[in-house]
Amino acid sequence: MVTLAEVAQHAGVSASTVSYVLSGKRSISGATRQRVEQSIRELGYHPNAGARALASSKSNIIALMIPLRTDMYVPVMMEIAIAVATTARTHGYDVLLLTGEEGPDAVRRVTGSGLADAMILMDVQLDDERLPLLRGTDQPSVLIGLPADTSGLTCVDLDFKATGALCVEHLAMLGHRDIAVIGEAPAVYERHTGFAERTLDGLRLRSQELGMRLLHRPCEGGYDAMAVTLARILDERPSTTGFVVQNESAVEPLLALLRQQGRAVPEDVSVVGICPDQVATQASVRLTSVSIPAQEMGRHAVEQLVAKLDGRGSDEVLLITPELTVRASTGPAPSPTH
Amino acid sequence: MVTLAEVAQHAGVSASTVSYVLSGKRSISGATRQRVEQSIRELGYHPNAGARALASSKSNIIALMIPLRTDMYVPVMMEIAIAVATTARTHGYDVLLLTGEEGPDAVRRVTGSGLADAMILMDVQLDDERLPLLRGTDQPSVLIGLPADTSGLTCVDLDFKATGALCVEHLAMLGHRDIAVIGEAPAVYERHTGFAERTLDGLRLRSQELGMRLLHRPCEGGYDAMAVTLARILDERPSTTGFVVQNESAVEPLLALLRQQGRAVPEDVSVVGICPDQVATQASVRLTSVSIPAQEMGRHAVEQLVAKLDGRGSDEVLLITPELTVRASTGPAPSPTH
DNA sequence: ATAGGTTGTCGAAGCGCTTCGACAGCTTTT
DNA sequence: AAAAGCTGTCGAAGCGCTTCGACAACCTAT
Repeated sequence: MVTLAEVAQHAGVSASTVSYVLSGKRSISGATRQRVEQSIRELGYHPNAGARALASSKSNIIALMIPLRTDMYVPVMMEIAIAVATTARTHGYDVLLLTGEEGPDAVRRVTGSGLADAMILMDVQLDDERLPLLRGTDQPSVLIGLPADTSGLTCVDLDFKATGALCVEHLAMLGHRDIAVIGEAPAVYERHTGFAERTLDGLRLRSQELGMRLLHRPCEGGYDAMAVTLARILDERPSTTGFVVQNESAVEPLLALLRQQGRAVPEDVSVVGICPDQVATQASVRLTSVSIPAQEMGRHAVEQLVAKLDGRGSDEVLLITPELTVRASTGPAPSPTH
Repeated sequence: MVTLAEVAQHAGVSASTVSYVLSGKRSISGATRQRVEQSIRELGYHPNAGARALASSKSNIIALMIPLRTDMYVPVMMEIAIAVATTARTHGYDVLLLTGEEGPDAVRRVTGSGLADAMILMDVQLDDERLPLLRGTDQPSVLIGLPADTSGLTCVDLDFKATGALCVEHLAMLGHRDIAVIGEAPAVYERHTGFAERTLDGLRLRSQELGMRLLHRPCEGGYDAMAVTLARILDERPSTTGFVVQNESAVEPLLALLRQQGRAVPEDVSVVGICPDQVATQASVRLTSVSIPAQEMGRHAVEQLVAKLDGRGSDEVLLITPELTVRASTGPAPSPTH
């Protein structure tokens, strides 16, 4: 491995000069800079990460904690992770991948060892056991998701409450009065995952305000589970004409089942999805949906973090405004007469 | 931050002794060891990663390069990534997430800077431009996927050629003679991604051996693309009774379309998937499939890598034997008489 | 022409750890 | 009883970098 010292020698300057060329923290004459840069190129020099971290107390690494569960839509996680990684790179950071498995210990380990300069947490529970640790350290962090108490924390998330409201409003506008919500798997609610509960809040509140009836049923993904759930819903509330689906792996099964039962979408029933655009556009009926801006969330999280690391930025909650795209799965409610 | 020296002082020993307690590289008396461990716990000591990396020239980090494309089934990537991360942790390694974006430069950067001790590459092209770099360095690496020339490389992958053969055999055994293959998106083939081509090889070879007719059509995911593709296939070869699907986002669309056209699965046509079990079991018809052992691949990759880092292990190609699970989507070919 | 600024460069200290050689105090062998 | 070998511990060097203070060399202003 070629070292700073070797570059310095090759360029006929001192080591510190090379360092300053690299960091730009002191002014260097054009001639010297060029000579040094030339040497760096010729020798194929790459600064040693460990030495750098030791001397500067900065690792230039951002830790990203992803959940290892797979009961929530995985592509969203992946898209966030990729957005985090690419955005981090544009700011000169690399990303360390941590799974939720280690839990709070991972936070301790990373902060304690200086492995990373900052961290991003995904899959935040309303009352997450990692939060006290984050509050108790001076290491910057950003949550993707919203816990119950956001004081002293920086968070980025879709405004799921507004998302719920938006879905209800769209269906209300079309004349629907009885709505059923196909939710995430029961485990997601038991775990008190913020986004699921907030969506539900938004749905309930707005439907109440608009005088609509709302039925919420958690649902494991897949065809069989969806069949059972749908049967129960139609049994309990046959007048249901609008569906809101928040479980991506229930979308296609729902559409298939409705078709199979002779209920036309959108003539007889309307369906609104809360899912990535890709799912909405690839479904057998192009789905009216509120999209999950995974990329945007990942990007914002990194940018907040970098701002903090640069001494700018502060603790604040950034809620992304949901947008509903009308596609082919929603239409006017059928008149009750026929 | 508490340092080694502070622990040493607290325990009344020298710094090197503490280091040896931590690494176990020299024998330490029970009494001393306990005193040191006690101090470590009391002070909440965590070794500094940068210092460690500098002094030992080992970062205890494995780099994982994932593709940033999303035209291939993302959950598989995610599952591999998670398996890699958790397996790595059990061996004391952390995982650095790199996206394919940087390409060969990422390899140079990581090897050059000592950021990681080893790397795992996913989404390997048959003629991948990162390979010469890997061969030219002494940093261990493992590929998930198979390039054209594997000399001097360690690879882990599902045996896709055998997978193709297996699918054909299953359909042959059931009496099918005309088979259509719904492949990955055209871009995947244009890129010469190994697994897609090897599957095709296996399918073609075995169907030829068994005297079957095979039609291969790439297909973007989604309902609309699948509709077009299916129409073309049935137009060109109306006698088709067996389908092999290698594009996971075409599975449900295909099933829906067949249903819609009044072709019953498995009575009229049989469908075999090459996809993760989750997709196969959640489909509207439980799919006979060869599963993609994502976890196993991630785990094996890490274990090969750790073996190399420990001086054991060698360059070899590990092909995982495919397994076909019969579910509800395949049955005897309809007799040609009716 | 001299005091006061800049600008560009260098030397040296030190970041927190690992690791090598040394060695004191034992135990075993001859 | 001396030589040889273990064990457990320590001190010091050094990994490759950043950063601070020092200081020539050159510019202004007066």
